[in-house]
Amino acid sequence: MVTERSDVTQILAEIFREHGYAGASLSEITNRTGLGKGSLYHLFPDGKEGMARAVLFEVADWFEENVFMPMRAPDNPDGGIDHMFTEVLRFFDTGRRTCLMGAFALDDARDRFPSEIQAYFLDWTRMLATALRRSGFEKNAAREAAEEVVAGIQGALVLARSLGDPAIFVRAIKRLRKRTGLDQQV
Amino acid sequence: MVTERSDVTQILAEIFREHGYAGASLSEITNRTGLGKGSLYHLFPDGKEGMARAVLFEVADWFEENVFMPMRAPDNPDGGIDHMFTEVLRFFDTGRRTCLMGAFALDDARDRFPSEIQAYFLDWTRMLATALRRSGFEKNAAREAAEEVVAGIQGALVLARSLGDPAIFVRAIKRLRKRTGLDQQV
DNA sequence: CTTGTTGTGTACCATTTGGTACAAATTAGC
DNA sequence: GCTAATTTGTACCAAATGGTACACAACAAG
Repeated sequence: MVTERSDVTQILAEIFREHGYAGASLSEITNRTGLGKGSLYHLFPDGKEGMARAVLFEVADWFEENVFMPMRAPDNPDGGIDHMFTEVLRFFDTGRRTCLMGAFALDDARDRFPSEIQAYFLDWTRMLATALRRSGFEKNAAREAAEEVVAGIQGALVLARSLGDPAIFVRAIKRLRKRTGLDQQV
Repeated sequence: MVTERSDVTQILAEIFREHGYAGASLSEITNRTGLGKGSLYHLFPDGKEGMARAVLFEVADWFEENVFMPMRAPDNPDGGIDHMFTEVLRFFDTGRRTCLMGAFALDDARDRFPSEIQAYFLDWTRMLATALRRSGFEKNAAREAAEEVVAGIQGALVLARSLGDPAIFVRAIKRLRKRTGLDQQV
């Protein structure tokens, strides 16, 4: 059996990504996890909302560890930014996977987890902006470029999913990576 | 009373935008439209799916008329592109409104209306790409720029909604408008 | 082996879901 | 003003929703 909370969270993330919050039914959750309601409500006493919250937390945690932390290294900011693109590409399965935060942002879940969603995007843009500054960007240019990159990633995920063409995401990453290069910073 | 199908479709669009497909309940639909189920199922014999389909069709139609058609004008392609940005800014209520197609793409609805969603984004990128070509862009550069613009718009809408800051969308439009200028076409 | 705790499955719950039936109201056409 | 068609509200439906109760299993500690 699954039994481990982190394993369950992984599956839950996948389900929420596919169906959004409202569309993720408990019946599908019990099916895909193989867990009865008893175990499920033992692991997540707050029910569906608790499950979603756990998933959101896990995603935020993953980004903190794998993207933000490396980006904070005061020396070698370019390395941190490059690393971000690599990890993001991997995280979204080269464009095959959708963004949970983005899905929730356009869904019922927005009203349920506004602060979590906001924090995710705020952290991301801020981290990237400061890294860009340290990499030589002027203050406003850094802020704007960070916004462009994060939005570009989200949009490319939407487009890739809509057209069923992950290559769109790969192209976007390449483009945005170039965008953060020092040649266009002004 | 409302009675007019187009009025109802307008309200339905708003509801689907706010809650996604799965999250839009018939009870809210009857409340917001003020129509009983009788009238609703008379107007849309296929129920909720029919309502969503009508809304999708209406959106596609709006874009066809207000964005694509002006963009097809063989002379003055720059005007068509400029016009697109203006209309898009207006359509999304300066960043306060979310994109229905994007919301559906990240939702259950994706499996229900794959061709409609695909057609929307495919039409948009293709129209824009040919306009950009006529405006002087090289073939591949035009394709790539179109992809960047459409993705950028979608991403900016996600970001603006997540952070509750419509200005993000306005900045993105300004940025992308510049991106389609002849100065960067390569 | 006993005991107490931690998990787990099943049956059940009220509520809500999307959808239907149908009679009454409204609106035509004449 | 009468009839026939179109609209509309209400009551109803089975199914599914998220959630709870609770008995039982696993398992550790003593």
